Amino acid sequence: MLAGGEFNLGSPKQIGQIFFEKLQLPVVKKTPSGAPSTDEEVLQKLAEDYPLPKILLEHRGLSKLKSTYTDKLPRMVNAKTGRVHTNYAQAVAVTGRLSSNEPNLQNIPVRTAEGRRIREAFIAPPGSKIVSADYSQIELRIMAHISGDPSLMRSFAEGEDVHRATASEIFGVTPIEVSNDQRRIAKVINFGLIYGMSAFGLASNIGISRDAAKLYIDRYFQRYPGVANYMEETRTKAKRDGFVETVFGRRLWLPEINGGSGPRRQGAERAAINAPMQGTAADLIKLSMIAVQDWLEASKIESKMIMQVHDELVLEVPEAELPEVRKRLPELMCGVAKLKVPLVAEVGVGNNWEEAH
DNA sequence: AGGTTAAGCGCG
DNA sequence: AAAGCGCGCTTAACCT
Repeated sequence: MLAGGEFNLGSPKQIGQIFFEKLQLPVVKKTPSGAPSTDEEVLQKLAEDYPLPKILLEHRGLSKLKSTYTDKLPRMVNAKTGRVHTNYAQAVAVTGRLSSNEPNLQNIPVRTAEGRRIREAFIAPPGSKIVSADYSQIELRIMAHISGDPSLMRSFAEGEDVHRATASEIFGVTPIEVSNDQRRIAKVINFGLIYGMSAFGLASNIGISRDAAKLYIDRYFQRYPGVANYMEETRTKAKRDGFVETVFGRRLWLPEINGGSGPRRQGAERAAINAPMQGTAADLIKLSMIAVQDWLEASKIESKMIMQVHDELVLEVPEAELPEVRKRLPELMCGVAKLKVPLVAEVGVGNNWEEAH
């Protein structure tokens, strides 16, 4: 119930009316349906010139945490077990990932300090710890494997900081000379490549001109010609065959790659570039889950595999079994396939999921 | 009353 | 015309 003078902060339409009609704030961008957007990016921009957007952003962040996690998760605790039990869907995500629902435990907050307090609520019983093991840079490693690019393969073979190495190549400085800004830009480029990002996308993401963004991308492809080749070959193959596939042969069909409108086709091209990497990562962690479960059962220890979050496995481990699990878990994860670059898994231990991360 | 869509945002 | 992949969940608005 809203009292007089209050308004509903959760409604984009009402925000739009107040911000853009009453207060006459500039419309930064529009939603697909043509309404003025009030999303986070827009509010960040408006916050440079007006006080209200910042307050709204804080409210949005906190109400998201409350409505989705703090209010909901306690209600979903199973009375018999005293735990929350998610469901994993095995045939939903087109790339071969699992998805998680009721509740979704694959989007528990981690990026903000307030959000991490929710992660702290995931605890082990007395005498046990939470153990988390996640693949390091898995999709970039797969890109190195599929493309066979010499520089990228060397980065991983040498155990380098891959974003720093990329910055060093793009900006023509030695790795130790790479600035924080240069590394940040290189990281955006590395991730952007996995998603098929264009010069336009890179420019708007890091706040530079399209021409400057194009120069960075050109420079990247100059230094990593194998990656440029992969991008082109993947587009060609997708158009010729109508599908792309993971390293293990699971296919993603792309009916719109040759037909449809320009935007749909371009969307299909980005999906074609991303799917072999995202999908191969999904294949690898599925192999890991099988290997880990087989090991747990064969070795007759009490540790249990309790969650999967795309590139991460979470186990509940009695303290006595910690040394063994710490050692064996990453070995199993890294040993499920021999790619052209090493696989690396990082292990953490804690009293709760946040500590283990 | 109940279902669907749009917008937004949490994660990898 | 759009511009970065893949998901699930919440709220408000809209529809039957």
